[in-house]
Amino acid sequence: MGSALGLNDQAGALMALTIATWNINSVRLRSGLVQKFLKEAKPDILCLQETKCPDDQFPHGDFRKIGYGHIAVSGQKGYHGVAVLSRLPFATQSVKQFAGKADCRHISVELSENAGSLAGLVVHNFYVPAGGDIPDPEANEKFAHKLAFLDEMKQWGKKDKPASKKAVLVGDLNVAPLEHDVWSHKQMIDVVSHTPIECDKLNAAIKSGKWVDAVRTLKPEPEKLFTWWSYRAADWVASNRGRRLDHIWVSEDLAGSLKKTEIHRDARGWERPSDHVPVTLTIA
DNA sequence: ATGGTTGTCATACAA
Repeated sequence: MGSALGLNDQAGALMALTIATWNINSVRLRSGLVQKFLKEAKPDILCLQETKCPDDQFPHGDFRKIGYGHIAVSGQKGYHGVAVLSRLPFATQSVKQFAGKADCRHISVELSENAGSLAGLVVHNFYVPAGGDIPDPEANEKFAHKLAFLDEMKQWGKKDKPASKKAVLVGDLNVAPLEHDVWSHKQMIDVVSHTPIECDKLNAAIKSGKWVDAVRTLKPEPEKLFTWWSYRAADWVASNRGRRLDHIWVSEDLAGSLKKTEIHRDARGWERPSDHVPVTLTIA
């Protein structure tokens, strides 16, 4: 056997798919860590955010040489940037603008016919604006931009119905929507990423798009789940003041196929780490 | 209440 695609039947139909999301905070600086993760976790698809890399400088070869031959990128100089690395071919790819800015914060791919039972699956990769420090849209235009972006995600879910077919939405959504998505609900209530208005808007986007929060379905509250720990902590392990900012949602028709999710916490302790860790979901 | 770190690109700015 030795299939590169994980669990396959004899006809080659895809029986299982593992998808991962990771805010890498510079793909060029951390290409080595991406390769380490790909070799260890072996996802079929990895969605990256904050690549901080113009498309003509993206290190395609680093990932092609270890089996990720299908790569879709939408990057810009210095800031933002998203990418999809895949062992499976794409039929199409596209990018969408949100909240009236040309920021590279979204890319989607559709799997080709070779993907067996998951042929046609659409993967949306998002990088929602962080929103600055002050949780007031009047005083802080970055927060206003974040709220507008979340509102537009809701409208998109309602109007374009991206989850009306087999689809997965992943990314750094920069909101920890549930009480147990932060180390202290009480101490985080006025901190950007966990304010009620952001949580409400993210939940409205899930609802209007008929998405299912796959990670929380498999690991329900009150278990605390974090995917990000600040660089500013003197000791991130000891303080453990994390937040769940990185998410994987699936369309309703995939909700019965959720098999396993993992938050790769160890990656936060790797050398020169990103402040986010990878999250994986397996559907079968 | 404050400052704490990191990456990019060159000096502050975003996170």
